[in-house]
Amino acid sequence: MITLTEENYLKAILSVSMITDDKVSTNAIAEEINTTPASVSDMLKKLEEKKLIKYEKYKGVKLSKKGKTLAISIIRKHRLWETFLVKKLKFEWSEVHEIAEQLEHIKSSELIDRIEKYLNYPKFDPHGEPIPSKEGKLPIAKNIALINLQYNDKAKIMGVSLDDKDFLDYLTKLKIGIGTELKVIEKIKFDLSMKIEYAGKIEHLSKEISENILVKKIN
Amino acid sequence: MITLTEENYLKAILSVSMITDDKVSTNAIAEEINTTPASVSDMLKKLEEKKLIKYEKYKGVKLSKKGKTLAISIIRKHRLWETFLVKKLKFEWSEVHEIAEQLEHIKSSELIDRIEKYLNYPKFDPHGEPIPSKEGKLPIAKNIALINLQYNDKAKIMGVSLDDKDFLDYLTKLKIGIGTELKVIEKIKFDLSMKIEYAGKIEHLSKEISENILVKKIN
DNA sequence: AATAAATTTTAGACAAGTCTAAACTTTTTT
DNA sequence: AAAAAAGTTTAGACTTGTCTAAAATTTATT
Repeated sequence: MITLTEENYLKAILSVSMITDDKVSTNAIAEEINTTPASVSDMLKKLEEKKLIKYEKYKGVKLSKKGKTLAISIIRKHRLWETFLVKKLKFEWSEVHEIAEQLEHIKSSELIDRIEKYLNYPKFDPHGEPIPSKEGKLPIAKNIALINLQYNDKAKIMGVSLDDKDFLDYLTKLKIGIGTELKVIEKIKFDLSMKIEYAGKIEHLSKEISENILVKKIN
Repeated sequence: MITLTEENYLKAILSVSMITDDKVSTNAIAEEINTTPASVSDMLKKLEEKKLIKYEKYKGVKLSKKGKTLAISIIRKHRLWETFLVKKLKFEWSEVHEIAEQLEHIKSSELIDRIEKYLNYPKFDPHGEPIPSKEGKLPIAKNIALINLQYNDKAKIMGVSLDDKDFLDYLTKLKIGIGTELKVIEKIKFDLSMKIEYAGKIEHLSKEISENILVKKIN
């Protein structure tokens, strides 16, 4: 039996390892789930015993095959539930994260497969993130962060990499969403902020914003 | 903050008090949720501190107003989720209980209100049990248990009072469901079993079955 | 290469929820 | 009304997950 807390740790480890693409540090996990490094150390021992991770003291941690499969299945549930909430229950994309955080722990693969069917097998969630298949394949979105674009680059917004209410509310306020096409008209080296033009207007985005917007270059 | 376990206790207390209609005993609660009387005693102290119940040692327990409201809101969630699973996701009525036991603890009144709207404000769940309103009114079904009918009585099945997979599977096998009309053709005093006629056939039902089928008399 | 700084782990404590065994109340039986 | 039975609570222990403070290890700096 795997507990809710253990599931959240697996998800956090997967999430951090997506960025670093390597072994994950205790501190990074602690930060991801807002707890202390000491608590993380304790939990890593338990996950190691359950063969869900590969862990060497002081050396960092990686998901085992079993752990990765599990973590991806939780991501799958999270993204399918978010899609359900937005598509069927008409929630705003900024409202669904918290609820999906709870729903992702419901134990029934039959249920989530039926939700998937009910939604007609969506490939992406409302934030543009890919939905893992039943078989556990997590498609890598080859989109890049907006912050990486150069002066005069044109791009189309494909998604966001941060599922935070304040962030999404701000994007909504700026009328920036999936599909929005934009052009970089200025990059400020000093604070890594940038000006973009879209829908006939110009906005100035901070580093914190632009590094969490995923785009695909267009011509 | 109320925990998942506390919610289950409140639900159990409400459930038992519906039958006895009075103060509930420690033993009865323990039986309802398959735990020991000692554990129940411990928990009752905590619920009393949180003002969710009225509890006097050795004298039994009643829900407080706050506790009852909460318990009913959990029943509401349970029944709406069951309805959703059957109506929208096409589960069988015998499959949904376990999943709804988990879904009923999802914390978001906005979510459950939207599910209710999405289902078009149903009044009864797939087992025929009434769905409490948002305001916390739990309609009392004035149906009676089949076991109470007399020889020659005619009735229509309105629901069941036991949400158990084996029980529901058996009813399904007998093709007994909500809406089925029947007539009592024999009552056996010795074991409280009865024979009924319905859909052109005759079946012999044990006490355990007939006391959990809810009916309304017809002519 | 030695020291300082950062990171990670351990030790010990705490809260929630559970259990068994023993003690205590209440109810039933004789 | 005393004794027995049934029901309930307490005491003490255990598990899970958390924390702070201290110790240990690794990494960075001089």
